[in-house]
Amino acid sequence: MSNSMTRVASTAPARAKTRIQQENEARILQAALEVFSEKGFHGATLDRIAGAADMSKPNLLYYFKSKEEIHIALLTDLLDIWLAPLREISPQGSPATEIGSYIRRKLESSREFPRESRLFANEILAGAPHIAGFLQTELKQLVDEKAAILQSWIDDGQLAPCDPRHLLFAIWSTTQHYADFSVQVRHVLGLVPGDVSYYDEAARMLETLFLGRLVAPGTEG
Amino acid sequence: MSNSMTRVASTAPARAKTRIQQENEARILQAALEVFSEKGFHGATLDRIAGAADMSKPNLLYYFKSKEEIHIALLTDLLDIWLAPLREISPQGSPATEIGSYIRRKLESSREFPRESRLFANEILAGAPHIAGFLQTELKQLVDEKAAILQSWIDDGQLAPCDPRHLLFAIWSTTQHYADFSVQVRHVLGLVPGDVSYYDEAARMLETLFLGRLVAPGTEG
DNA sequence: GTCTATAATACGATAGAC
DNA sequence: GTCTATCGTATTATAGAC
Repeated sequence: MSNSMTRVASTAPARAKTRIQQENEARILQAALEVFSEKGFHGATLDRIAGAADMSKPNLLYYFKSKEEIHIALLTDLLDIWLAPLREISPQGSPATEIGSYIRRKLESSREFPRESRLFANEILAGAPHIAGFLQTELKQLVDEKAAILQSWIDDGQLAPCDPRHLLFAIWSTTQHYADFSVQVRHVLGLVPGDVSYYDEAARMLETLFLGRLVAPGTEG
Repeated sequence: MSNSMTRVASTAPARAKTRIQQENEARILQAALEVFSEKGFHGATLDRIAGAADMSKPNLLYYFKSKEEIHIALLTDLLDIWLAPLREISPQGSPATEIGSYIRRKLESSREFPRESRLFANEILAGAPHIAGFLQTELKQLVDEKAAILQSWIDDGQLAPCDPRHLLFAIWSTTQHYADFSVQVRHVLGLVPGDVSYYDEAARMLETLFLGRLVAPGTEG
């Protein structure tokens, strides 16, 4: 899971990690994801993370030399999960199949990685101090690339005229909403805390919205 | 702006506030909104809020007896702003006009009150510790009421079959996204920090999405 | 009402034994 | 590698003069 090498100086030869190192780092990252995604960066404490990792605080700081370093490691790991569904959009397919499967992948990612989604949302809300570069370069570049595909479908008349990047924003916001605002969703629907049964209905809603037609034609006021 | 009376014990006779009191409380709430919405509850400090309010920290605590009390006062004020657009949905209108104007109101609210939107988002992300009751009662009740209107349009065949509450979720997420994730939106679009010119294009996108048809029929591949 | 000074504590990070 | 003990600082909140 961890592709983060932030602790290793780039010039030093990367010493292979022992099994214990790998296990402990993984345990710390798991615990930190839990706490950071629930409390935010400033609301999380090393004490709590260490407790969740069943480890002493100094021992935790033996593996990561600061709270921020753990946070950055998590964010770094996150970006691949975040980008993966978008990368798969192909110019070969039709708008209906490509957009449809993109929404399904993104919604599935929301269901499978709600903590990662909330960690990401917290970071953006805080002004994206650690991933501003990623947003401006990698993400922007990928969005531009995929937006060009959508634009070609618009030019073909297969897709309604719109700014393709805003279409992506709409897909991101609606799918991530079910992870980031799950508490609100559950309260409004009258569900108990752990219940995520709303995802099936969410999938139907988003398919109607993005691939079908919501308001019947010829019924304007 | 402030309808919060949390400082006044409910049994005590509500003493009228002097002009200075009103002004200072307003100045504190303004400053706190700025800081809380940017840093989150735990990231915000009384020092910074006091500084933004151009006031000493003890003086600030003369008006609000704790950091949490300021936060709750802001959230309380917020809820009216949040609910107002939803309240206006009327069973008299047509789906197209009612949904269309709801989206415009919600998007306008996002543009006009981005800090309030981020404060709300932070609260939900944190598990809604202060407004869980509101979500379960007032909001749920209003949603149920408006969902019934949408459902009647579905029964009439004016609106595509879907769960009306999820339709509301989609409207909330897409409109609030432009306030809550504005940093990401700007980075992806290549805009400078203060620029909110994307709202016009956002409005067009959402109109196409919710009132028009995105994918042309008969192009399934 | 407003201030300076400070109490009380929570927290990130380190020292040093084992 | 892991621990106990602790340092230094940031932060919430209060005391008490003016």
